[in-house]
Formats: sequence, structure tokens, C-alpha cells
Amino acid sequence: MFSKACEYGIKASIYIAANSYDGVRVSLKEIAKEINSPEAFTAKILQDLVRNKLINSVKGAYGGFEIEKEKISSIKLSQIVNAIDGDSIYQGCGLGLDVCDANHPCPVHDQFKNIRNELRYMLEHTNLEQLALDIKSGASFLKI
Amino acid sequence: MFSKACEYGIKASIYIAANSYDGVRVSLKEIAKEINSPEAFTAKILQDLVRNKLINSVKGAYGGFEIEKEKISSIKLSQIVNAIDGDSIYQGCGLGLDVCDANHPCPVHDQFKNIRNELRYMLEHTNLEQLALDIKSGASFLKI
DNA sequence: CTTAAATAGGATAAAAATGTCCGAAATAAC
DNA sequence: GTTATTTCGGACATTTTTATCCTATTTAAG
Repeated sequence: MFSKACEYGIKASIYIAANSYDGVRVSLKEIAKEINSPEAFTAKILQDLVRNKLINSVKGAYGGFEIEKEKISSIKLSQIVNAIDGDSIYQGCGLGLDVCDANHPCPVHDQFKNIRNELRYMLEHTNLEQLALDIKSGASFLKI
Repeated sequence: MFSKACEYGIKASIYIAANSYDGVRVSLKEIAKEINSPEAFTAKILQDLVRNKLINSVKGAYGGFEIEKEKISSIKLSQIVNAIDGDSIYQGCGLGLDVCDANHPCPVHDQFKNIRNELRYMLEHTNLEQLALDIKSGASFLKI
């Protein structure tokens, strides 16, 4: 469904959010360990999220990544997916046609429209706070 | 959502079904042209579908690909997707966890469960006949 | 039997995604 | 100021996906 990069990006964001909730800044090393991802590759993805202003980074000793507390509940999964994978998951035709709309539908246009819309709705209405709280309470997991 | 291979496989199957409906066998060359796909790559995918007994092939002059008429309505999209991309689209965790179930859910387990189930239901309940008839009537398109 | 047309399948190539390495820059602590 | 720590960013490497090429095999037609 998502690229590996996007999976790592989502998990990293949730981990950062869960810690920022307690005012704790976390390092790349810690993030990669806690979400079980390759460190250097994760660094690239975090850079991307920083450039998209979804997370903040602080260089140097005692630096790391964080999200402003007030912002945590306003960041939607869709923003993370969009920053990393783009919008092809919403926009694109299920069978890869360049043009695919009601006037010129691919064979599965209608069937996919529903599913894509639900996926879009879900991603646009799920925010980092919900997900971070479940991690903090132990109701959900980022690895194994 | 699907791999290119799977997109080509679905489109090719629909094109073959639409022609088999009229008792016409079609060649690789014709298929690739009509679904706008690279010929040699499409050949590999068709071989795969033949090995999975979803379509039949006939070698030699006047050969090509076809689907038994009675079988067209019984072939579900899910069978084609399964033959090419495997079942990761149904089974896999949305965030790539090796283990992700109700007891040990990833942060988006519940949200994805619904969407994956709807996708699965749709693929398991959409058959080649429906899709082929729309192509024949001009209600849907395989290219451009 | 010969020829032309077609799929089968192995080997190879190109492109994209994933992953690694290393030096530069920034920052806190001493 | 020096040092240790940490992100940034460019270059490179590996793996997977996508795509191509070429030969063998099969089959209908003449």
C-alpha cells in the first residue's frame, strides 16, 4: 500500500509525537531503534519531513527531533503520506491510466473510487495525537 | 496500489476476456497495443497467468491467448492480483510490521482493517465478465 | 517439408526504491 | 576554544521492479 519510506516516516512521526507529548526530544538513533528501521535511510525520510515542516529538528549535542505540542493533534496521516509518497494514492488511476475519470473511466474506476475515497477520508481524519496516545498507553506497537 | 505488472495483468485479462466472449483469440502483440504496455514485459506476465491457469495460451501461427467462455464470469480480480502480486495487499500490515493483529496491533491496525477488508471484498466480488462487457460496450477503456 | 507466425523462457539491461558511508555544519558541555 | 554529539546532504551501493533481447519450440498454411 505504502512505500517502505512512507511506513518508516509514519512510524517515526508517531514515535516523535509520543515523546514530544512529554516534552522529550528524540535522536535519529533512538527513533531507528524503536521503530526497527535502517538508521541512514530513516535520516533521509526525517529530513524530508523537516523540509515539509511536519517535524522540527535540532542539530548538535542533545539535539534530535520533536513536534510542537500544540501541533501534534493537527498533523494528519495524509500530510505525512503526501510529503513522502505524494498524492498518487488518492489521485492515481487503479490501473495506471493517465486519464481516468467519469467521462473516460478505466474498467475498475467505480470500484476503486469508493476504496480510494475511504482511504483518503481515513488518512485525512487520523491525527498523530490519537496514534501517539495509543503507543504511550501500550495499546499499539511500533515494532515486532 | 498495485504493481505495474499487476496493472498490465488485469488489463490484459480484461482484453482477452472481452475477445474470448466473441470466440476470438488474441495475440501478445495485439494485447500490448490495446492496453498500451511493453510487449516483452507483458509476455512475462501472461506466462504467469497461464501457469496459474487463469488464461490459456496457444503456440504457433494463429495462436494467442484466450479464456474459456464459461470461465470468464468465474474469474475474480482477486485471482489475478494474487497470481501476480501475491496476497500481501490483504494480509500485510499497513506499516510493515511482521506481526500485526488484534493482540499486537500497529498504530493504524483498526483503521486499515476496514479498508483492506473492503478492498478484498471488492476484488473477490468483481469478475472478468462484468469488466469485459463494459469494454465491449465502450463504457470503460483500457488505455489513454 | 518448408516457411511464417506465435508463445516460452533464459539472459541481460535500465530504472526506481531501498539502504549505506562519510565529511560538513551546528550546538551543548566542559 | 575544544570536544563530543547530532543533524544535513552529497555520493555511492544494493536490491527490486520494470523492461528488453534473443533463441527455442510449437503450429497452421502452403
